[in-house]
Amino acid sequence: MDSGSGVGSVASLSMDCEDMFKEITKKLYGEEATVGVVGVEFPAAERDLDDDLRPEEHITAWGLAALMQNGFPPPGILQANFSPRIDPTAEDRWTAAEEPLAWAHSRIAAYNPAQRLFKCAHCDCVGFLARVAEHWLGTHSQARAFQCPVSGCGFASSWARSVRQHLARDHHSDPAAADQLLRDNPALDDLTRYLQRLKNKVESMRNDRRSNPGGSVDSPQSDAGAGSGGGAAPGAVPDGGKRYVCGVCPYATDRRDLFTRHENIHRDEKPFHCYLCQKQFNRADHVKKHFLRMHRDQPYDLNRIRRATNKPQPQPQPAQQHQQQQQQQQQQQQTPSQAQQQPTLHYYGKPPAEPPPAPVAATVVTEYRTVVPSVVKIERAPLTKAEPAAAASLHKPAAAAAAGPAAPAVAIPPARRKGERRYACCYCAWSGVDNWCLKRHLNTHLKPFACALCEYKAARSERLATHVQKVHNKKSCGKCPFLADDQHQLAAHLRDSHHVESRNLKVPINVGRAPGGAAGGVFPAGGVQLSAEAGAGGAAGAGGGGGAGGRRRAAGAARLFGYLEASDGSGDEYEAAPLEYGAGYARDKENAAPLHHDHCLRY
DNA sequence: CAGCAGGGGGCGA
DNA sequence: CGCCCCCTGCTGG
Repeated sequence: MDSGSGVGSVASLSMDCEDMFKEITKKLYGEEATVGVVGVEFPAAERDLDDDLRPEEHITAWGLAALMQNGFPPPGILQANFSPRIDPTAEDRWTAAEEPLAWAHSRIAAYNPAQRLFKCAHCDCVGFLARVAEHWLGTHSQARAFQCPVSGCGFASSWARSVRQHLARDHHSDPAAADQLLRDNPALDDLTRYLQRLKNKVESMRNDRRSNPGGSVDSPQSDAGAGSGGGAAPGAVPDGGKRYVCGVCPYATDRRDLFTRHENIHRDEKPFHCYLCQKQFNRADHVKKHFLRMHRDQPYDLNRIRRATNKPQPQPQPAQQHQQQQQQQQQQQQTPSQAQQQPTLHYYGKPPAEPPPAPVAATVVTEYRTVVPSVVKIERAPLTKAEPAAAASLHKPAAAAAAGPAAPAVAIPPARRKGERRYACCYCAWSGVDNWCLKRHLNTHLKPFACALCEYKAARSERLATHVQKVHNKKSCGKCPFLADDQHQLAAHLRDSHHVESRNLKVPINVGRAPGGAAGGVFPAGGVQLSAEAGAGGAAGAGGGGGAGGRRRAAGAARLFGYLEASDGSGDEYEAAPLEYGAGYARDKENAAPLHHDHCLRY
């Protein structure tokens, strides 16, 4: 952030804009509404995506559009004298995605890598990603994507700000509650992801062009929208020795196939589906796992899991008609009040339930191991080992009756299969279905989450966080061990240390286990504050065993939290926490109960 | 607290 | 490509 420069000009700009917005606000919301130009809080996405804004850029697309629509000369980045950060070596051209955003029927905006700006596809409004996304959603979308969260209130608007003001004005709501509007809004998130993919693609091609000036590079227009494309990873720069680095998240790998697979998670495509319940997946093996969990009494056919997205369907349906049908189905499932509140946007959330699929025609089997039709791939049963009676007796019958003959082709609670592998606790008679259950159960004995400020120990991190908040009245940072005295201090810490607006974060649930103090807050137990930079690269090094092995398993989607690890007898407690900064590849597996207790049984 | 389902990563065939 | 592992969120007892 270089917000320290140009304070004077910003102030004058702010004054001008403030006057303009007062006028606009009167028109839009009446006298009492207040809309700020400077210091406006933005949704999570924009902070994350472009947190290096110059002061004059702190005007939203909403503001820009409003100014223009009300006849005010647009300040800042829309003015002719606005000087964007131009990289003279880059091509100064606008590139749009090849494919429009499906539900929006629009390409939303084009991206210029030289200026690092987006230009609205409909009105030439220029700005940063999140601002253009917000602008498009509010100005060019018919979707009233932002709804009043108050139960029974049907207010909705294309503008989050409008709903926020409505909350404050009509419900006297806490502004913090309104933050939820911009956070986790599916429409805005989708737009953001779409534009981010475009940006990544264009930047990637630009890098390719630079690194291979003579080489032939596909036209950005040709595949910018598709996400994965030929060539290297977004950025294509080594990151910690990894050849492929994701431009959207911290993921990096040396294997191209893994990277390609990873790229898919940043798209919305789900090319596979369960042919019985129609649930969609982005990976074939996930379909299989789902199938063997949910429809284990039905034969699994690998050849039927790929969705025919682009091919003609047996009963082709115009997309629009299909959408209308989906909408109708959704509305039928809603209560009248819900239907009233529902905005016109109807593309998000879980897909509406498909009608129950017809039972598999060919064969109905009661034991999937026993029938092997020629074209149907039958899965082997899980590894069969002796099931101890003691462990089995601990569990409920688990709807064993559900394993009855000719189970319908819908999701049913799977019966526990005889001979399934069990994971037994060494401290009690408990046994669980998988290693993770065992690991989690062991935490109930070991209580590995210890408070840094007292002797309290908890089996779960969120309970420790609750304890810290209630007993010690501290709020813990989700990105480092910092403990703040109050919300404001936490917000200041997040802003200063992590360049993140606190409103972008969910309430952190961790208590950092490493140490040090800063900014009036608390870093428990004396030591050094882990810097964001240190965390970014040093996740593996901390834990005693993790560093030596060098194998860091960046697991899960959102492991943001490090915590104090109590003694489990392994002897490596009080090491620095393996914290990572950023989008959540933080906690490693050593943080909880050790996976392999010699005296715990796995059979 | 535990079961369950879904999702993501590593790895080997 | 498929298997295994790990993790998270949800849900129910």
